[in-house]
Parts: sequence; C-alpha cells; structure tokens
Amino acid sequence: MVQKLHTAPDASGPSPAGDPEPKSTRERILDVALDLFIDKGFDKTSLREIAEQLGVTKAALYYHFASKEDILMALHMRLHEFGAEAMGRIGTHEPTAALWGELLEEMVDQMLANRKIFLLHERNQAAFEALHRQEHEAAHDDLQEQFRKVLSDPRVPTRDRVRMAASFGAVMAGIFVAGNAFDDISSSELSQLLRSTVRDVLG
Amino acid sequence: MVQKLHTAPDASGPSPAGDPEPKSTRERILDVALDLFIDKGFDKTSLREIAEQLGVTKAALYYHFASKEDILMALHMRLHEFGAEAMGRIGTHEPTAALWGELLEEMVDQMLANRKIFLLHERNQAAFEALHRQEHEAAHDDLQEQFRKVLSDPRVPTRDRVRMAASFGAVMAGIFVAGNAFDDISSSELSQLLRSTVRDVLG
DNA sequence: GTCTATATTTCGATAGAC
DNA sequence: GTCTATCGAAATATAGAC
Repeated sequence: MVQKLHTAPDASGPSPAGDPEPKSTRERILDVALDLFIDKGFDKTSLREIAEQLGVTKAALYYHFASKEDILMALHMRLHEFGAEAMGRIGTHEPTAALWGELLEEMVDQMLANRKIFLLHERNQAAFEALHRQEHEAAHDDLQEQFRKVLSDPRVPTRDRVRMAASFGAVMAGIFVAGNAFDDISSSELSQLLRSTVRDVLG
Repeated sequence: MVQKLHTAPDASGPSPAGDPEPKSTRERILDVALDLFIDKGFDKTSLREIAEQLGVTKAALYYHFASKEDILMALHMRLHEFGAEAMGRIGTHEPTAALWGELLEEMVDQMLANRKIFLLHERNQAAFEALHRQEHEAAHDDLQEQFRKVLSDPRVPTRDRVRMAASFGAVMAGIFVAGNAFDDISSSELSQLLRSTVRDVLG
C-alpha cells in the first residue's frame, strides 16, 4: 500500500497498455509545488512561481485548490498515508526499543524512496504547525503526534526513550544530510549502513 | 569562550557590582525575535509582532537593525561563534570517526545550553539558505558548509561518513525531539545518555 | 479549465518630527 | 531612540469572460 506512494513516473518507458496516462493537472501542480517548497520554503514560494513553472496562470491554480495552504495540506496527506500503518502497528503494542528498531529498519527503504515528502516536512516545520493549529480537529492522528506519545510514555525506560529518538534522528540525518554529501553512495549501501546503525543504537 | 554564549541572564540574583546591567534594546529585540522565529517561523513573523511584544513601534526596530534579515543575521552570528572553534579543530586534522566522536561529545552540553539557537536554525533552514545565497562572500566558513565538506571527504570510509552524520542526527534528535517529550529528563541525564549513544554509533 | 483583470491585505521600509 | 504617517511592493484571493 505504501509502495504506491512514489507515483509511478511516466519515464518507465512505453506503458503496456499504450495509454500514457498523463498526470492530472492537480498532480502536476503538487509535483511542482513539492520541489519549490523544498527548495525555497513554503512561505517564500509564491503561487505566481508555481503557475509560471507549470505554464499556466495563478487563477488556474485556484480552480484546483481553494488556497495556498490547501496545496500544502494535499502534500501533507502523502506523508500521512505513509505513516498511518506504521504508527498503527506501534500504537497497538506496548512500545519497546526492539519493536521500534524493527519498524525503523523497515521504514528506511521507504523513506529513501519517498525522500522528498520527508524533506518537505523537515524543511517546513513551521508551516505545517500553522496548518495544524487552525484545524484543531478531533482525531489528531498525526505522525509527529504519535511519535511524541511514544517518546513520552513513562512505561518505557528513560534510556530507551532517548535511544528511540536518537535512532530516528540518525536515520533522518543519514538520508537528508546537508545538501548532497552522500550522492556518491548508492541507496542500497546507504540503507544497509543505516539499518546497521539502528541496530547498534537500539541493540 | 563558548560558554559566554548564553548571555548571562539577569536572574542571577543581585549582581556583585550592584549594577543590574539592563539588557540593551538591541539584545531585547533579538531575544523576542528568537522566540517568535522559533515558534512561528521567520517568514510568518512580522516586525509589527516583534515590536508589539516589546512595547515599541516597528520604526524603532529600524534604528537598531537595517532590515528584517539583519535581525536573522545577528541571530545567526550566535551560532557562528559557537561552532567556529569546534569546526576549526576538525578542519585542521584529517577527519576521523574517533575525532568526530570526541568533538560531538564535547558539544552535547553546549548544545543543550544553547538549545534555542540550534532550534532556530533547524526550523528556519530555508530562511538561512536565502540569507547565504545573497552574500556570496568569499570565506564561507559556515558551520553547515564545514559539515558538508567533512561528510563528503573521499578519504573517509563510506561507513564512517554515514556514521558521523548519523551520530550528529542522533544528538540533534535527542535534544530537539518533537515538542517537549523529554522535559521530564534532566539535562545531565540526557547529556549522559546521548554521549553514550554517540560512543555506540562511532565506537 | 484556463484566462484577464482587479480587489484586498499585509508587510517591509522610509521620512521627518520630537 | 522612539514616535506618527505613509509609501511601494508583493502576495493571496476573487469576479467574470471565454
């Protein structure tokens, strides 16, 4: 279910059905916005810029999205789907360092495959918080919210709580390390090295 | 030299000289801006807000700072001073995992003491990048720049490069973990647990 | 669905008095 | 060093034609 997230690029050669299945304008808007929001940040990216890079006008965007924040919300949903089942699993069991480690190791490859979505959130924390503030919706089953809950759980030994946070941070740093310092490392090698690190932190 | 960073709060009781040494307006502006930039982000914080919380008008700010970005730059300097000597040390030697670990362990306590400055940078990466783009100054001896250089160094084994990044991410996550999930853990205990984690990652 | 206007607001920044 | 008043720019968002 999660694998589907990296919306199969049309660069996969001639499709079997012969149908190019061109991306919807809505999807193309999201793709452009994702890149710009990562590069320049949500606030410093104007709708004019997004429209220009897409070859349409600002007004066209408003046909597909009610507001600029609505675009951000749509992108947020991609992460939400991503973490839904993962967090569901850890939410039901009593959280332990061992289970956390298993889960995190499984997530490494998925995080690598969906780098951009995580990068977007890492680099626009303030914008997403503002988003959450105004929708004080009942079920705040957010990914970060779940994280906080587990890491605050008094049933878990202090040492393990810190190690859980640290292991996650280690993976994030490995994947999103400043700029492109790891571009010469293959995904599979990086994945292996990070999973090994997780084991050392939580083992 | 670095210890001086957390600008001795005037809450340290009656000062020996009897002089309360009230903070300069400039410093008070920076303090308010720091909190707001962390909480709402640089872009979503208006000068009007800063001035209001300070009990002055917008125009007063312009007497102390040439622009809004100038305020951000002044805050950036606090981090710059912080990392100058640390990075100087690792810059001269051939970077090794062992040296990196030593340095990182020493930094943990200083990072804990200067949480806010690091948090500011973590949460406003886009704003700081924009700052750096327009000053294509010669000596770009920035903290992040130095990090990139070390982590890209081909002389260092791939495994160690990843572990260096991971160990730093582990510390960052431990200190800035989502919200206040670790508020019940004392600084000294957190420091000890994080340094132990660093050793496990790099040892 | 996309366009050409235009409305509305907010913000950063400046001028000049005190 | 701080104020009042205002400028000019840029952005989000809307109205209505095609």
